[in-house]
Amino acid sequence: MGNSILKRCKSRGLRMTGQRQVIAQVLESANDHPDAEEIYARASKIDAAISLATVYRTMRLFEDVGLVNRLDFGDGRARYEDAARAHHDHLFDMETGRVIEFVDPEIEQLQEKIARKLGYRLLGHKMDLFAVPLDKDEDG
Amino acid sequence: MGNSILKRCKSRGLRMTGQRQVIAQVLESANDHPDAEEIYARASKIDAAISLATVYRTMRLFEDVGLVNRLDFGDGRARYEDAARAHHDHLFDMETGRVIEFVDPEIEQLQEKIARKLGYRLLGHKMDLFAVPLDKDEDG
DNA sequence: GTAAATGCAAACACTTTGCGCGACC
DNA sequence: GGTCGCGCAAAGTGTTTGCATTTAC
Repeated sequence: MGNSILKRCKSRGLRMTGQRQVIAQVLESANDHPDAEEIYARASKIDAAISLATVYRTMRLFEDVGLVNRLDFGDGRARYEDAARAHHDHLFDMETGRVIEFVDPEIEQLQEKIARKLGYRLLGHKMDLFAVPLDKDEDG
Repeated sequence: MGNSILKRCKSRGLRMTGQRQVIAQVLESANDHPDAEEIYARASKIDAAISLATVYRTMRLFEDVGLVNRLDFGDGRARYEDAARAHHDHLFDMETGRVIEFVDPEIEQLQEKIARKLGYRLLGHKMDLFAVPLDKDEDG
């Protein structure tokens, strides 16, 4: 792998402790959006001596240096994802509960424009669409 | 305005206690997005005997019956707004915590288009922008 | 060597809840 | 008058932090 979290850490001068390596590994091999407890559980399987406090401290560190994104789905706990993953928004299928990830450059541009018009510099955004599948007779 | 929170409560068969009336009044006269503590502070000015626990319980009740929307800007506390207010999106000022409401027809159209392209009919959406004032960090 | 990271447990901020009293219909 | 809501304080949950010890560089 060309640009591992490990490498990105070192290039930022972070001290690469065993715990951080383990957590980085957990994040890189995750295809989902684990919360701190889940990261702790997965990390513990690799190094049983790791502590939850270290997970939190490391996640904050990684977030501060832009290695991971913190996600907030409004359920009271933060979830994380490798920041190297492409940005995406979510469409919630209200019939099945399935989540579809998508990116739309036009939306991204418009958001920048809106923020600027209001006198702001856009740092991030969150957009969720709530929808149901089109009927067969409805046109796609 | 014809459709007060009070009326909407009664039409749902909710018991209209003094506290609930006070909280409803606070929410209706709010032009911002207060959190529980702030609602508690404003309600206390009208009825000093109100408790924070009742604010939380009432907000949950109002949310459950669709009278208010709970907003989550990821700063660890929930904010609320009267659900009867016209639809809008939010820009969260990350320096001051202030929330700016806006509507952009282009965004709304694009969202429809995106949903349709993915094979869905759009029912609703939620979009939050996170930004900092332009003149703080850069020049115009 | 030394500054920084860790584990532990206690502290924290926000929110929920058990209980006995008081209010609404 | 019975049920439901209330205030209080204590418990819960997710996250942060002070301190002594250990570790990376």
